[in-house]
Amino acid sequence: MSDPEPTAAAPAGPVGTPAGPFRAPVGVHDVIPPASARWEAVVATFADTVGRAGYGLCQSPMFEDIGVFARMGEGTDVVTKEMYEFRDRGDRHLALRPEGTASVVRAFVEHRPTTPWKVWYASPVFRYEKPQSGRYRQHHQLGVEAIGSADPDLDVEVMVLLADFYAAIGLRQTPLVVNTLGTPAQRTDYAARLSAWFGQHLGDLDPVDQAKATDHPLRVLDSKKRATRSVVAHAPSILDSLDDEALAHFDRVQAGLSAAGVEFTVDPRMVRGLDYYTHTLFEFRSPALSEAQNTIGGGGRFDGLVEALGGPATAAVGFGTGIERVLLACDAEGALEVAASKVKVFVVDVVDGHAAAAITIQLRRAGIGADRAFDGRSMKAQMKAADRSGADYAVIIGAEEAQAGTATLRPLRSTGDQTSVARADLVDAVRRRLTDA
RNA sequence: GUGGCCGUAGCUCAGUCGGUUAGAGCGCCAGGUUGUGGCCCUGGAGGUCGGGGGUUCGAUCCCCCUCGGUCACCCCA
Repeated sequence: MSDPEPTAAAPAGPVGTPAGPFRAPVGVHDVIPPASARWEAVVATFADTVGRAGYGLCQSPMFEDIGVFARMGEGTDVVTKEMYEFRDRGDRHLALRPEGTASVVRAFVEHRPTTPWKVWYASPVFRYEKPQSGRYRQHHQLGVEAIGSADPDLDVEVMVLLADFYAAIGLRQTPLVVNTLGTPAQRTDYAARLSAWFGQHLGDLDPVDQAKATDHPLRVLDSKKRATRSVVAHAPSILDSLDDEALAHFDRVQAGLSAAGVEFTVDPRMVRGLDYYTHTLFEFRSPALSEAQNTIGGGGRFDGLVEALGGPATAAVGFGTGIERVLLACDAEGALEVAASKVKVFVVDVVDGHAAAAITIQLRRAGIGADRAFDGRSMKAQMKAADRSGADYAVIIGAEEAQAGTATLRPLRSTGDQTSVARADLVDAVRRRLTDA
């Protein structure tokens, strides 16, 4: 920690003092206008979609005791390899949330609300991994968790909500893949059978998968290696390890999706990286994205997690969907066009700026988006700014208007003529024109 | 963490087989039009050619390292 050798791009300066301007750390990014307008729309649409289903906001902290996340499972890479962990000044061992569910479950255990507890979140998620397109060290997830019910209808509810959300923002292609892992015992049984089976075909697996075949046999199932895939195609199915009850749960889920008009495919080889899943498991993908990161949302049941975090045995189901990937999918599909600005009126004041100040305040208080120029710029510059602002109208105050107590109202997006209105009637005149259009 | 490719203006990119003051388009600012944006014309600002070291009389160009970006693997949203 006291190594005086600076290895970064600033050998001349002290450690941690870059020579040039600061840049965002590796793998993170700024969301700024105009692109941030779509971000707002995504979050607002999500809140509306799940809010109508009775889900309330759960705003839990971005960091927790590291144990909260460690309980998600030893075989979970986001916990074992990718966690942003640190010690605070009180020597508490903490970690930035690597996913959304654990924090919500911790909050459930801490507050013990009545069930079913249905909540949603919008939160940054941190994973220390090498960034690439659609994969960041800080990304953002929208999600819901419904805690306290084992009813398969609830599995259906969350899946339909996610499908409806994607539709609401304009995505057309979001194929849904579902699978089941049964109970933890059935899952363990299946893993053992799978491991034994891979053992008999070890030589046919890709070398990188041979090591995983005994430790994490489920993980081999979604290998991208060609050799492994041809082996996996004939591997035993999870469905043969399930009892009647688990099969009935899965059947009810499929029937519910069909009844809701949500198309899906069953893939008995689909697994996900989080170890806590039981029974229903699902993924929404975007065929518009490259295969390496085409999952835009996923989730499932986690009936054992509440207990693992110190609560009573409690069934639960939920999902998370990545805002960045959803927006990439929207880009690819040309979906989600939103207005870059809420400004409807731009006030041009070439006298002294007092009228601009008064009129913008008056318009905003009347609920009308209004902006103005600063620094006493020329009329040409202010008109140019008015055009760029995206406003529909310019209100112009020059010497004549100031003298006469009027304002010139000039349309910027249509061919109509500009008109003169009394200052006292300005807000009404603007409102009338905006509602007529 | 491993590997491939790429770093020239705010953005998108030319360029130099190593040679004087590094260019274009878009964007920005100003003027043409001292009361009018979007089109047009003119001018202007803006660059440690990612950073450091090396080779050379001379490096934006060649070599090494490094940082960053990007793509793939691993894994995942």
